[in-house]
Amino acid sequence: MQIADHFCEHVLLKKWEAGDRIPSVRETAVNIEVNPNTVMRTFNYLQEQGIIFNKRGIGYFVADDGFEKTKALKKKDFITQELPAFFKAMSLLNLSIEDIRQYYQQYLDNQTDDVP
Amino acid sequence: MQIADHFCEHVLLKKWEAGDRIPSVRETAVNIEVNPNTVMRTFNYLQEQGIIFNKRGIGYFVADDGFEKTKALKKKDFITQELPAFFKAMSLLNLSIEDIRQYYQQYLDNQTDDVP
DNA sequence: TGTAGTGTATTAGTTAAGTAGTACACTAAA
DNA sequence: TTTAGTGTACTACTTAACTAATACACTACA
Repeated sequence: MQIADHFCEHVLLKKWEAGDRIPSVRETAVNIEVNPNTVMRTFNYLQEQGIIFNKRGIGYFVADDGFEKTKALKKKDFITQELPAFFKAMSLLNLSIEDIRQYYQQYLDNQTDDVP
Repeated sequence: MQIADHFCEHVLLKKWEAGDRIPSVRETAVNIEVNPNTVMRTFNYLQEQGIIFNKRGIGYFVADDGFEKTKALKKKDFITQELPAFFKAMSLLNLSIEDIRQYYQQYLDNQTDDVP
């Protein structure tokens, strides 16, 4: 799932676009220092989600609607999983949306600093 | 860690206050259907964090400053771990703080519905 | 046609986490 | 003193996930 997240991020950031060939199973396995079998499982998952597709003997490619599929998948997860947990933590710590806004501003400031 | 979270939640919601005796290792193990060894590891962690303390042969108790310790621990984790990941997800999905505010309002509305 | 790079599949080994069972020392209370 | 409930410690077993190694089928291209 962490590997899948990393790939989804590439798609959402448009580092990979529709039709692009993504690194092979073996290549990815070496890059992220993980077993090819593990990569295969990730690719299968992404293929089931319709984000990538496969040409046997050639490689995996980003689907035409890969961006939309990825965004929909991530948004669903964000709304149903992350948000409720986040709001619960906020409530336990007595933090308001206004507090979050301030943290967010700091976060944005730091991001721009890092990219000179 | 999930077990520890559950206990921290009890402390933060004031279901357990300073000096209260918390359920025993064996009792907790039965309740959450887990092995006593696993509970022990959790209790050790919470004791290291100064949230609970131990009287041999009697049980575990919430420390005097257990509430503050728990809040500090959770807040640190929230700021350093959860927030950055949350903001990153927001950015990938093109969500603004204003969007989050609206989701939060919906969340609050649902919460009050559940407690009639 | 041959070769190198692809996906795919299988089997065996490793590791971390949890389970299961038991035993022992301490404490409070009958 | 006895007993029941507590924390603590230890060893063996199970399981899920991943690793390791290998083999095979497919495709493009020189």
